[in-house]
Amino acid sequence: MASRTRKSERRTEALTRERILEAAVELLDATGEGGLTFRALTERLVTGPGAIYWHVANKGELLDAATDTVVAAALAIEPAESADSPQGEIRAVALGLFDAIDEHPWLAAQLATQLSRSPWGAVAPRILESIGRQVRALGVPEGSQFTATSALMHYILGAAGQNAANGRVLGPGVDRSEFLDATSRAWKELDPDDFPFTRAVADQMRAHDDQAEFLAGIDLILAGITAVHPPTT
Amino acid sequence: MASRTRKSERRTEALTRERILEAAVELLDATGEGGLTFRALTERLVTGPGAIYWHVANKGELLDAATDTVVAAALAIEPAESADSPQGEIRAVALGLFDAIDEHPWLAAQLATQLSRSPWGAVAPRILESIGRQVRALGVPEGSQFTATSALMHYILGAAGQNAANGRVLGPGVDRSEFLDATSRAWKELDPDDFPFTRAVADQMRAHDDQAEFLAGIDLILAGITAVHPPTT
DNA sequence: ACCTGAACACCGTTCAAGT
DNA sequence: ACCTGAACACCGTTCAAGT
Repeated sequence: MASRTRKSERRTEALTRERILEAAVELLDATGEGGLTFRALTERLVTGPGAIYWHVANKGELLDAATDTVVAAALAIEPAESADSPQGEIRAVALGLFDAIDEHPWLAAQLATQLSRSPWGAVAPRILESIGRQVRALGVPEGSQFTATSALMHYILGAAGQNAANGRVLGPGVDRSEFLDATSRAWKELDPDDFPFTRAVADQMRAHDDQAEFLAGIDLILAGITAVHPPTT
Repeated sequence: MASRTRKSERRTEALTRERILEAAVELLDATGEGGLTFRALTERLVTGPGAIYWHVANKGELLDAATDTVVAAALAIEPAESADSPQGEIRAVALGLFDAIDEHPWLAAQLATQLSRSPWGAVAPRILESIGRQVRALGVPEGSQFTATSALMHYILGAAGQNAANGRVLGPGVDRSEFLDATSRAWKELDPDDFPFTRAVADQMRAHDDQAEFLAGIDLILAGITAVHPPTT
C-alpha cells in the first residue's frame, strides 16, 4: 500500500467534447455503426452517461459532430502530388473523401442521414467550398457554378457511399475478387428478359477497379462541364 | 347480441409478407424512420411480434424489402410523356427516383445504408438496368457502358438523397423559400477567408429549383458522355 | 461548473405454448 | 404451418444527488 503514490496511470484528464468525439470515432471505426452506444462510450471514457450529456446534447448531435470532424480532416489534407490544374485538384478532393469513407465505412450512411436531415448543414458547405473554388478556376460562368459544383458533390457522395461497402463487405474470410466473382455470377443468372443490360455488363463489373471507376465518373462530369462551358482560351 | 353474425368488419385476412411490407411502408411514410417499430407494426396488424418474425427474418430484412418494393414501383412507372430519345428516358428514370424519394423521405438514408451494406444487392441492379439500356441506346461503346451507367446512378442517389430533405425539413410551419432564405443568409455569414465560394453562390442556392437543378446535373453528365463518346452518326 | 449512477421508458428478438 | 404474448437483454435519456 506504500507504492500507491503513483496511482494507476492517468485516469481523468478532464472530459471534453473533443475527447468524447475522439472516442466516438474510434468506437465507430472499430465496431461499426451499431457499436457506438453510450454504455461503450462511458466504459471507454470511464464515466457515467450524465457526464457525456453534459458536453453533448444527444446521440444525434454526437454523430453529426463526429461526421463533421472526419470530413473536415479529409478535406484539410493537402494533396501530396500537388495537382496544378483545377481538374487535378477536383480529383484530389474527390479522392480524399473517397479514402475517408473507405477508412471510416460508417461515414457513408451517416453522411446520407445527415444530409437528408439538414441538407445544407455543416458538411455540405465544406465540400461545396473545396470543389467550388476549382470549378470557378475552370472558367465556369458564375451563374452555372452552383449547378456544376453540386453535380460533382452529389456524384462523390453517391459513389463513395456505395464503394465504401466494398471495403466492408469483405470480412476476414472473403477477399475482393471472390466477392466480385460471386456478384458477377449472380448477375448472369438474372432473368434475361428483365435484366439484359445488367447481365451484359456483369464482366465489366467483375473486372472493375473501385478507385479507377470512381475517377472515371469524375472525369465524365468534368468533360460535361467543359463541353457545356468551353474555356474561353 | 343477435347481430353478431357480421362480426366487426374484416379482422384477419391472414398475415402475409406482403401485408407486412405494406404496413411497414405506410408506417415509414407516416412517422419516419423512427416510427417503424415492431410494437407499432403489431398494433397496426393486430398480432404479436412472433407472427411477424414468422414471415420476416428481422428488422433489417424488413427495411431492405420495403426499400426494394418502393424502388421497384418507382422504376416500373412508364413515363407519361413517352420520351423518345435515350436522354429523355434517362431523365424520366431519374425523375421517377427523385419523386419516389420525395414521397418517401426515409428512402434516402435507407438506400445509402443498404447500398453500403450490400453494394450490389437487389436495388442497384434495378437502377443499373433502367439506365443502362438507355446508355447503350446512346451508342456508348460496350467497354464504357458500366462506367457511364454507374456515374449516372451514383449522381442520382447522391442528389436525390439530399433533395429529399428539402421536403422533410419543411415542417408544418416552415415554408420552402423561408428555409432557403435562412440558409442563404447563414452562408453569407461564413468566414470570408474559409468560405469565399460558398458565400458567393449563396444567392444561386437561394434561388435554385430542386427539380431543375437535379435535371441540370443529369444533363451535365449526359453532355460528358456524349463528349467522351461522340455518337457515330 | 462538472460529474455520478440508479432509474425509466422503449426497443428488437426469442421461445415455450397454443391452434 | 402459423400465431400468441410474456420475457430478456439492451438501448438512449433523465435527474436527484454529489463535488
